[in-house]
Amino acid sequence: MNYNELSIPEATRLQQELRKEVITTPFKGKVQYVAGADISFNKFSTTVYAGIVLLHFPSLQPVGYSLVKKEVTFPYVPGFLAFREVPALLDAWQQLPQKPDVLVVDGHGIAHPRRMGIASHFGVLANQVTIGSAKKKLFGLYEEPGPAKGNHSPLTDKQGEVIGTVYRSKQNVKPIFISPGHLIDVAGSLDLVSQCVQRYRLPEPTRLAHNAVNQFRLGTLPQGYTPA
DNA sequence: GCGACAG
DNA sequence: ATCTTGTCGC
Repeated sequence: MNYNELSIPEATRLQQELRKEVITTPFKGKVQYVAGADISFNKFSTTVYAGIVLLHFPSLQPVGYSLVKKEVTFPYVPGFLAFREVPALLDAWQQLPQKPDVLVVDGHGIAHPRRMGIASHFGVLANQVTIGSAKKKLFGLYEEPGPAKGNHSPLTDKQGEVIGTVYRSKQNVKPIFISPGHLIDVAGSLDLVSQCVQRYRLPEPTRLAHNAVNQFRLGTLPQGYTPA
């Protein structure tokens, strides 16, 4: 199905169907590889540059980059980010020679009005363990976490159900929002992402993915899969 | 009607 | 998201 032709009401219907498929149970298993996914584009352009960076875990050393270019006309509408970015990310995913145990997506998972943020949407379509890591809140209520690195507080919906974690990844920086995408729970998502934070506010997977797609857009990295 | 609003 | 210089604080 072509997302570019969908109306917002139709996209909402699809999210309501897909949310039935989301699973948030504890992730059991060893993590040997993690990956980060992100998109870059020039303002006012319909060309998007998608990328997935594969990293060894827990060393967090990059193993390779999958980069693809795609045309997208679906607009950015808060709550519907997946319809703009998932198609290109699936192309990059298909091109990845080796899949990670867990994929960290730049955006939210179930911390979404219909529990279907981009990380959950991608996870269901690719049948892959995913976690959403966002820089700003989209949905939910929370108390500001303490100022020290590692301080965190629950992100809940209006019924008090926990849908994610607001996490202070570094001292004196704005917190990040971590939520399960698919096949993992809130606690497991926080545990994995916190182990992916090194020197910067953002976890290495999405930070490196962001750098890669930017370099790709600017012509510094070639399209395709490139071993690190 | 008003405020909120991932990338 | 992207553009973009200087500036404040650890």
